[in-house]
Amino acid sequence: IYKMWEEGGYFRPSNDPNKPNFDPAKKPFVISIPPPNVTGELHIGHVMFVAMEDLMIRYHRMKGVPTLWVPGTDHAGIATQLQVEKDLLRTEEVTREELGREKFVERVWSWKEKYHSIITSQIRQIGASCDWERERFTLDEGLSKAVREAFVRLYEKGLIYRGPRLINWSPGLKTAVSDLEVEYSEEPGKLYYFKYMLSGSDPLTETGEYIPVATTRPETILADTAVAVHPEDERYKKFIGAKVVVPMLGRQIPVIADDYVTREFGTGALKITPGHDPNDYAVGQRHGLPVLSMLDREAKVTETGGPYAGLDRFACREKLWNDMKAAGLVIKEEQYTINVPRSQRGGEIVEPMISEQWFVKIEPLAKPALEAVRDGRIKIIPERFEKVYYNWLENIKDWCISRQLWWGHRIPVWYCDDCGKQTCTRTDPLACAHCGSKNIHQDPDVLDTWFSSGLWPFSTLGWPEETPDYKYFYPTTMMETAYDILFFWVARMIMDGLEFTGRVPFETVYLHGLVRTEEGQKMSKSKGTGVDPLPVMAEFGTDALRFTLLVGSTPGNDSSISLKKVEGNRNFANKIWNAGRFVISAINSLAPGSAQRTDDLTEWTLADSWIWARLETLVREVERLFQVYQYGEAGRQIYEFFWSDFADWYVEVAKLQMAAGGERSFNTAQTLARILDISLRLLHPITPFVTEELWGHLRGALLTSPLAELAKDWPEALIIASWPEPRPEETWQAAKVADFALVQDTVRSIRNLRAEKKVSPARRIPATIAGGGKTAVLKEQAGIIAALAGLDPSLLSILVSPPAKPENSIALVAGQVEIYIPLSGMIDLDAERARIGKELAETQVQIDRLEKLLGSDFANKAPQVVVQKERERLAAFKDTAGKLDSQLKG
RNA sequence: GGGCGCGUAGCUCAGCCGGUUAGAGCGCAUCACUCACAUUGAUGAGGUCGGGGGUUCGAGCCCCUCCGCGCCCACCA
Repeated sequence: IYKMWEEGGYFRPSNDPNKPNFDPAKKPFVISIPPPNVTGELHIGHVMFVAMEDLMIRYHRMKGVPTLWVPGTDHAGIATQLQVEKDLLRTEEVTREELGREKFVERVWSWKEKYHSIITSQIRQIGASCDWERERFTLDEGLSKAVREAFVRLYEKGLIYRGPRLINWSPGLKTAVSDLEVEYSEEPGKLYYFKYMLSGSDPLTETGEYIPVATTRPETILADTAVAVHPEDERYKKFIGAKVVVPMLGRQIPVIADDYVTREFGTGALKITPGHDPNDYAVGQRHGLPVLSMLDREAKVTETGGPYAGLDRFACREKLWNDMKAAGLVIKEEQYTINVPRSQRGGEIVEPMISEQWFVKIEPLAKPALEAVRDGRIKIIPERFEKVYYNWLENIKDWCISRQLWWGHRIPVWYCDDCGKQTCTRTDPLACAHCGSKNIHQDPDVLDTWFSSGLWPFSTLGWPEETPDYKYFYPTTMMETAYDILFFWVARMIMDGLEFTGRVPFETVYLHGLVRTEEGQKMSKSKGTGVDPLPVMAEFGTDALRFTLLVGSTPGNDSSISLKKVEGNRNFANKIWNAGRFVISAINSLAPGSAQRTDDLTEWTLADSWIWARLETLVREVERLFQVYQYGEAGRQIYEFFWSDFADWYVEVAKLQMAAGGERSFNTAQTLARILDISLRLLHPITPFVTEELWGHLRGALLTSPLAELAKDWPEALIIASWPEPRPEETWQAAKVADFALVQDTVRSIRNLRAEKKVSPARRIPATIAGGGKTAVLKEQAGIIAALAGLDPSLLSILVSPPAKPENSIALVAGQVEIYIPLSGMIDLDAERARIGKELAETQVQIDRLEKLLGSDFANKAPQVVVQKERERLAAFKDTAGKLDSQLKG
């Protein structure tokens, strides 16, 4: 099977027009998604991705659409670096700095190989495959080229700039992280109140004038460059323009007025630290304040901090505060809940710091990206995420793209040591483009993971080259991912796609929900709450896990994985297998060379017609649901059909029909085979393994049977078989379905009675059935009714209406028929009267309800189809009520 | 502070963007291993769809409001 996929260009674009997957005349289905990340840690959430995409791919594949599933990795990811650093530290006690870039990168590649083998085996087990050889080629050469091209283009358009900006600094990782990578958590903290003394005032005297200020991060006092008050604040108005003294440092800074200050909060006066707070930075820009930095790359105090230089940020906080206490500058401390910014990767507290970084001007990219979704060129499923998308893009800030790491695409900018200017080119420059000096050095930073990932839909297809792959497969069709990555990745791919290719990168974004643990927790590596799918697959089977994930979820909604559910779906897989075994044994039991295939309706029994009609309805429904991405509902309907209709009812009837032998058994085996075949095709995208295996056996059995004709055109494997064609409903179908439903109702009500009266299942009982208008149908089905309801066929009489009510019988009403079961010694007249009376009352409630409904405006205003349906139901209830009434009297 | 989602049977969730008497799985109760399947079959109990109001011939679904959860974004010292 894998070989067929590969030869069919299942995963990679195939440039060979002779290969079956490459049909220039057909619009291909392309899905864009990376497999699990390179750190090799896999949890069930990853299975969700791959299973959902595999479903989509298989479905289109079976429909004859050329398909392509482009795998990628987060090859340049910070996660990779962290993982490797962790391993290095553990095994060799070497730090990033000690190793140096070159050796470090080499080491990462060696880890990457190791992880790939894990990932590959894991992906294979859930029904996919990856061509890592080509992948690696693409990553090493093709993608790097694309990233370079993208950067240079933006640079040349003036959309990339370098500047001092306040960024989120991660002291542990020693790199900038983007706003999106920062998470805030509410934690207990303190609000520190202290005195900003007016210049010349003495804190230790009564007359010392000061401005009270509150802060949550006292250590940043060392980098304060102003104190701000509201311009209208009566308390502090008089100080505006005056100078105050920075505690312990003695620097003089101005008191300024700014609307930004909230008079009601804290003391109403605000210390301004442009170097360590984004809002203060903005205030500082407005007032032309200097920017001081009191922390270095490792979050240790710089020389700005004077006597505190060299201290860790938290140690500094403590010492400074104690010193201030001693100096009489402290007012009070207050318990206060603060929002602490923490790094998404690692969890340490992030410091806002001023730093030279590279940025992308985002607005020119964001506008077209907004338009693309607004005008419907890109559709997001479920729709509500479009609002989230708009909201984010409308308020987006420039994107910090530089990272101070080794592992990643390096920023292709060289600085001239002589003239100081920048050179940014598509190939590595040997000299400065401005002065020709050969004293140039490359920027040490690498690009944010998402810079390269954003190019992914086209960079993997060969862009910027106009390769055949790119021309044929781009734009892609479907982007399938979890909703939590909408901003990180999806939005950036859209922006990049429009910017670099002028086209949307994909037409549809399908967002699945997050898979949570049984307790509803988010699966997370750092919290250790991830559920390893491999043991689950080992215990219950991959199909069971896939079915659980795909059918147990609705687009964009989270779902909890529970082993109970997986177990239930394992049972379903088992049911498929066993039903299949039955069908195959039925085929094998046919006498060789007996009869010919027939399409003559009259040769079919009611059950044959019924199951066929039900199946055709199912095919139509599944197709409709797949079109609107309702995979879960489609799966549920297939489950329902296969278990309840096919296995519980049709197979039971088929046993009787097989026993009849001759033509009947021949036709029955044929129906069993055809229903099973199509069911397996419908199920294949969801549970590929059991269906593939079983279908192979089915095909083998058919080909060596008198029914060989049936499987003559089937391909060698289900994965390349065709998808069932939905057909319009035929006129005979509704009547057959209704007739069989009557048989089912009759059987059920007898079974019900037997259970209630505790009649042994082994005991064959007599019955008289008054069939009314349906007598002919029931007579024809007498054998089935008798067998399924445990009746004695020789004591079963089916009449239009019995000449007299049978004596000593329990009377049942099932739809249009009345059933009399003589059960001597088991009849309690009072109890029977009560039972029938209760049924009659329930029926009467329905009659009253419907009469009222039909007597209201409903009859005039509702669509006539709906009204007609209600009228028919009313008639049926009246019929039932009449029968119950006469039974009560009898 | 802004936005989004959820609340349906004891539990976990469907209910496909207004149309039968609201469904499934698990769990529970009773019965049955001659049967392709005990990873099974048969039968049954169980819900005033979070509360209130409104629109409509008709509301689990649409509108308003309240209550209880959860998530995302922004980050006022």
